[in-house]
Amino acid sequence: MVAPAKKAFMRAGELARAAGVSVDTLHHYERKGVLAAPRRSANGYREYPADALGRVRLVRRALSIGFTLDELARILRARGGGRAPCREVRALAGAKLADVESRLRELLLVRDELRVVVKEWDAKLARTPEGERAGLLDALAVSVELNEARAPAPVWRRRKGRKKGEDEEY
Amino acid sequence: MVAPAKKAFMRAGELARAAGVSVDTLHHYERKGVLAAPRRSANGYREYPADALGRVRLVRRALSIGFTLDELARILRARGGGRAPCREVRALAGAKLADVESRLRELLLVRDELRVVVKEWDAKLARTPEGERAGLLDALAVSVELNEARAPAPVWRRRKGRKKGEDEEY
DNA sequence: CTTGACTCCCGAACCGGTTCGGCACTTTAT
DNA sequence: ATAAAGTGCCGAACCGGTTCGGGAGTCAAG
Repeated sequence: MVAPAKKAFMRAGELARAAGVSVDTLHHYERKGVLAAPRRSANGYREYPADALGRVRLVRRALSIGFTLDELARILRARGGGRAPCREVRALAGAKLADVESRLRELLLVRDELRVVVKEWDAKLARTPEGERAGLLDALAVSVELNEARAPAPVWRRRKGRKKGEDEEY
Repeated sequence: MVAPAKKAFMRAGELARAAGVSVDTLHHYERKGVLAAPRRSANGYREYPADALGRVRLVRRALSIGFTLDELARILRARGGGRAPCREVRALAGAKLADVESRLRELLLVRDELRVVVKEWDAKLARTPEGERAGLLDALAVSVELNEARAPAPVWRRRKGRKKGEDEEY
């Protein structure tokens, strides 16, 4: 019954590829305390145990639902310490959910407003001679009158041009 | 017919209060080129013309629907220069809308997943003795198996604790 | 031996609107 | 006269996950 032990450990690049993450990110996770520092081979290379992949995926997953690396570190540390932080985790997740729903409401409002604005603009452009000013921005200024000065800070993360990472498709 | 001219100009704090913005922000807008530098009184204080309020509101509005200060500066500069950037503005708004809708879809997915997770967790907690570990995180790790390693970077702007600004209510 | 691919390390840059620090001056109130 | 607001200026900090720079060591293939 000798276990197959396909591959007892993996190196940084290997794990990174498997998890769909950069090596830099792995190091970062380790520094942040969400990924245990693996043993090192004689040359100093990291040798990740097989379950590290699961951990990285867990982290990615948690990040994607709104957890912070620091929060995660706190949780995982508590878990490692024998404590059962489940109730805390549940509360945290609840807060995250509320947060997401709040953001969602805001974003819906923005979308609706943006749609209206675009529609109005198109109508306006349709009856504006070529190269003439249609005063789109001014229309924006008008609509603000109606909505009063709410909208203190939009600030949902903006993404501009990526360098190499080909993260299109979605 | 002497125009009432309620108040031909306002100072920084005044305008800031009226627009629901900090004085710092006004300065910032000026530096960024989305708010014209007003004339100065003898002591060097800014004296904003009455229409500055409209401009600030316009900026806030544009920000809230996803425009960037830099984009806005570019547009307003063009407009001031006599050009009619309306077509560009329209295109930009279209891109913003697409962006918002994309973000919206992502966020909806996150919300749904988060809801499921929370629900599962509650069920799990219900049948787990007090203070015992329920393995919530592990459940998270499992569900990632199903979803495969998508979710490269969550990164919708996170907001933590505000200092003075009381922007709750919404 | 020389490429080229991996690896290590760690701090700095990035994004972008806002806030803060710190110091000097002016105006208004007490 | 003196304290309390208001204003000016401007660079740095903030948030947070990721990437980048860049110098050095390691290892297998040609």
